[in-house]
Amino acid sequence: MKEQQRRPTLMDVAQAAGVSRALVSIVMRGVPGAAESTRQKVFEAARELGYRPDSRARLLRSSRTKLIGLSFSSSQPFHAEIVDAAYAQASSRGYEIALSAVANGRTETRAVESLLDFGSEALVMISPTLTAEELDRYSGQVPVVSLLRNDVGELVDAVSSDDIAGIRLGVEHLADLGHRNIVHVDGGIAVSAQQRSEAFRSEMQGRGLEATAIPGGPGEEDGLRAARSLRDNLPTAVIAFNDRSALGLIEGFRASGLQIPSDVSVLGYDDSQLARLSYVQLSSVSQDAPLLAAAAVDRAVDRIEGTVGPAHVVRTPHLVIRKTTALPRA
Amino acid sequence: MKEQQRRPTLMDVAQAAGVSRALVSIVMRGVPGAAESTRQKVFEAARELGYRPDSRARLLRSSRTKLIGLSFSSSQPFHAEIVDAAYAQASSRGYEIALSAVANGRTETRAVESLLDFGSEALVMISPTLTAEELDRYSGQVPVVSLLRNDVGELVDAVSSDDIAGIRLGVEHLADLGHRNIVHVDGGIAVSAQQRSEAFRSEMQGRGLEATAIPGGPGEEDGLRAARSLRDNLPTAVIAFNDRSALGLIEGFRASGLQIPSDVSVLGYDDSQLARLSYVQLSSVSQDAPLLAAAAVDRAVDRIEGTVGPAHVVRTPHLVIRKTTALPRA
DNA sequence: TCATGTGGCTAGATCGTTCTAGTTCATCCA
DNA sequence: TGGATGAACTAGAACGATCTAGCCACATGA
Repeated sequence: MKEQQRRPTLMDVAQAAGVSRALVSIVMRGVPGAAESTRQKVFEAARELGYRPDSRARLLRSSRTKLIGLSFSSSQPFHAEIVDAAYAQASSRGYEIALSAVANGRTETRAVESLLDFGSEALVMISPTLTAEELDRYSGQVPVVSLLRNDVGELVDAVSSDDIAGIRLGVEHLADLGHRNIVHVDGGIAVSAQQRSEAFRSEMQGRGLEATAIPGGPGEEDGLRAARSLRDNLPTAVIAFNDRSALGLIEGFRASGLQIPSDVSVLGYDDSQLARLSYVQLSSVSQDAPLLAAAAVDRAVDRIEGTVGPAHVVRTPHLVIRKTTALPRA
Repeated sequence: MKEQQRRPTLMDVAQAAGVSRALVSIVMRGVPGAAESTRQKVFEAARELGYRPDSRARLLRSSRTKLIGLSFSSSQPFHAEIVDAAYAQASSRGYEIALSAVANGRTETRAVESLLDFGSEALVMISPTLTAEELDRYSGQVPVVSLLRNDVGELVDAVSSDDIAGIRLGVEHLADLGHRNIVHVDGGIAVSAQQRSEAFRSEMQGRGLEATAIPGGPGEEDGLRAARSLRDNLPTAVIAFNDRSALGLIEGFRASGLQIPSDVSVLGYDDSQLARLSYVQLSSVSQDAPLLAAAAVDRAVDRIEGTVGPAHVVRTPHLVIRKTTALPRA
């Protein structure tokens, strides 16, 4: 078993290069204050020893961590795309992302505390489920950005997509195709579910159509159940709470021998990877999650660095029409 | 905008409680050495001030971080289940998990370095793609556990599932049902793909059956493509590299008007959430990922704490028979 | 010639903890 | 009685970085 050697420190590098610790620090941070020749010498010594700065010590002293905490839910594949985008944006602005998952038996509070313990200078939370008050409390410590949810207090940043506009786009699309009997399968207790549900109601009523919403949820099984309950009283189109639910709906309809979209049109929400699969080709409302993620990271960085106060940014979603929506059955 | 107040330190608590810093430290860590009455006093003061220990300082001093670094791939929903299980196991052994994703434009090396920077005392890597040499190099710094891949050096721990046994179970199951014309859709360049492919070949040959493997990959689209290429020369059963590929296969077959399993049996691998969806009901080889994850975390902790050397742990997978495998068509 | 700057470098304090080595004081036992 | 024991507590040095202040040598300008 190879010996676990002690990690080299600034001191070791300094000795090897024959300079002071402080100078090594200057070189490693790339700030002015060292001659080019010694810079090389120090780099050489550091490389040789395999030196890596100890971020704990560094951060303890400088109080800057250049770290943005990101909480996500491990059970939402959709969040993975956001994580990807956040990494990219953070790194382009010179920050690192500290990840923490909300999982089975691991609450959001726990995830956030762990991010704070790592020294995150700001928090980006994907679809946070904490109350507005709790979020406010954290925002007393570091800037907090709520992603994909905007009913949060004034102290908290919010980067979200306009659910009302999204649902309107969906209803509009289906109505334009000629659908009159449209049902919404809601998201149950999921974040944003209520907003979408209400948006649906008001948009339908605004068009003089009957707004029927039935209970659903954020998963495939929820969609499946909803499809079963719709079997006997089939609408011509369904707007799902999200893509996963939409997939369940489609499967449920198929199981009853129905064709999509000739018998029923199905519209998803999120435009996730799932929707784009070539055998799914789900029409969906796109929130442009990667863009939102980048915007959230941007806000976090701006809050950390600048003097800007919190703000609520709302982007308008757009429709991606694929193959699960079409003219209603004759 | 609420003022970002300075975080209270041990010193503040000590002053408030009228004792020394060291004693507060003793109380906060819950170690013996303080009278019950002062313990209460200190707790009270800490609560009042909203004190939270600064983990950076704490860890800097104690050199223990109680942190296990976990690298995963954000594009593999399957990994999410492992993350969940790892969190649970780590926390039950008194450790925290530091997460780092391998994503688009973020290499595994980058992910690992970031984990080391956080001070991880061990690394658990899910299906690592680094070479055995690179893994060895890291294992000079901290214990490294490779999860779901076992062709790594002696210096690195490996917790994996027996691919040969897994494929054998699959072939056995199908052969027992009466299938003779079985095709394997491989995983392309994915980790473990080659092992499974070879296991398939040898198992089929051992039974005097022809071993046909065709190129695939780890995603739905790969399965879909494979299904198309099989259309004209349909086997009675297909063993996919994983569940996602199996799903693609099923969709591809369905698109050609074939029924699963009456026309073709399809067997997945991983027994992921997907497989369990009620409208999928995919028969699959289960690696029992959560169990493996727990085992990996256990090994990491044992390596950190004890004097055990690295070992390769191999578990035998088992078959989960659902509704996509059945007797061959007559 | 002498003050003034400036680039290159260093010593030592500092961040918020934990750890080591005590000190103090009451109790116990021969 | 007096030494040993132990519980409760503390001072001060670490941990590995960054930051502040200042030193030194040399160039510059009046």
